Amino acid sequence: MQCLALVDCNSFYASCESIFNPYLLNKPVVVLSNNDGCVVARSSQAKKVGIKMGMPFFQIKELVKKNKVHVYSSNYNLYGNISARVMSVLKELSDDLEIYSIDEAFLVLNKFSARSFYSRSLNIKNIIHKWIGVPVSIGIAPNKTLCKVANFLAKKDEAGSQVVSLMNKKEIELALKILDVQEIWGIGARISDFLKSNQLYTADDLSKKDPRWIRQHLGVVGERTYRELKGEVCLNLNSGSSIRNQCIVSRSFESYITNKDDLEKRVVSYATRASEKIRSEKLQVKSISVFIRSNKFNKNTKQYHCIKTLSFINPTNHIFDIVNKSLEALQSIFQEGIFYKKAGVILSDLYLENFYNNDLFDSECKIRSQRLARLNKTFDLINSRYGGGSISIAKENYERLHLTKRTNLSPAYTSNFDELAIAN
DNA sequence: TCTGGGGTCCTAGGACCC
DNA sequence: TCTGGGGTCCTAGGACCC
Repeated sequence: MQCLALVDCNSFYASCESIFNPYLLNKPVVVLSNNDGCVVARSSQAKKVGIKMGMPFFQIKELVKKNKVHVYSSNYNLYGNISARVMSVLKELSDDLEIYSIDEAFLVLNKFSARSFYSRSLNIKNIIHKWIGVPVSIGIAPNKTLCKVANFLAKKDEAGSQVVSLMNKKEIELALKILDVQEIWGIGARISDFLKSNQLYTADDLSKKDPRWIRQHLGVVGERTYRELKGEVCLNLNSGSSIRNQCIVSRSFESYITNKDDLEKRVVSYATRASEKIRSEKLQVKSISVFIRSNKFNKNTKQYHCIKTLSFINPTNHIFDIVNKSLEALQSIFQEGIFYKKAGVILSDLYLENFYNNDLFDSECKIRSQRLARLNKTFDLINSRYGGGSISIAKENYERLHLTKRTNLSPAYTSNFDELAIAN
């Protein structure tokens, strides 16, 4: 039987903030999303005072004040850096791994007896804490879904080791009995409501249901979850190297935009950033979507949400191609009289560079492409050496992504020489 | 006054083909 | 007058995840 371990960093963003500011340890800490909009991470002390995930910041201001909660704007540069450190250590300590998200990885633990899975995981947990300063929880099980169950239980075990193993039938059965259906990985709000309306309250209830009923009401995705709860392996480990399917750059605006010119600046900025991202991964795009939308929370204004997709004949990653196509898409969906609150650029249908041949009927194509590639390279080089936005497309007017509100941003401890932490 | 951003996978339905 | 059935491919939208 295969043995997987899911390593999940506890309150990751909040933990990252405390690494360089140990004063925050054991204090209530929250980290906010872009524009300081809502809560995206909470230390366990912040959870205890009643702050929920995803709550808008303006709704918890009282709680924050009353409980002296430390509030941080998100510092993605820092979190990305710490994540890379954690993942590189995990890579050394496992036989294989899948980096599942910024703060989670599935590890393959072979070559050891069942009894040693637990002690090996405990060792991993201690090393990550000692070397990097991030506390983690580990769930051990024969497949991904059960690893998630084990990890859920490990997270609850705050006073204990925070390592839980579900490698035998009895352990699994016990765990499923106490797990609410809505805590199952892959079961969201909609489906859990549906399950409860059918008198299925725990993972154990679900796992005892007729498979045909599951297939009919929950589809193939639900069936996989169901089978994994019963111990089968349906979800394979994805240990990397495969290219991503899409690249999104989108932002909510700090205030409403009604003017087309202002909206164009934003779209140019997002398209620029998206093109930089795919170039850095040596990818090219064939299909571009632009979406714009009004504020979905404000029912008093006219609601509008529209997305337009356009394609290139041949894939490209040149900034001008991507920016111009995005503007063309925006042009076709822009409507006057809307209070726009968010826009985004989505690049899909991605290929590795040089996957496509040049256009047979366009003899200039290759020369143009090579010229533009040099231009893009220079563009990227200038921005990487002198900072993002040092050079940008004139239309953008150097708006970039800088207009987001980040009132309580911590220093760039790991990426700016002038902001290194100082030990006194 | 103030409500994130970036992903994945699946399905239904339309367009088109023979 | 009477107009089928079986495919494929693509896209938009839904549900979920962190």
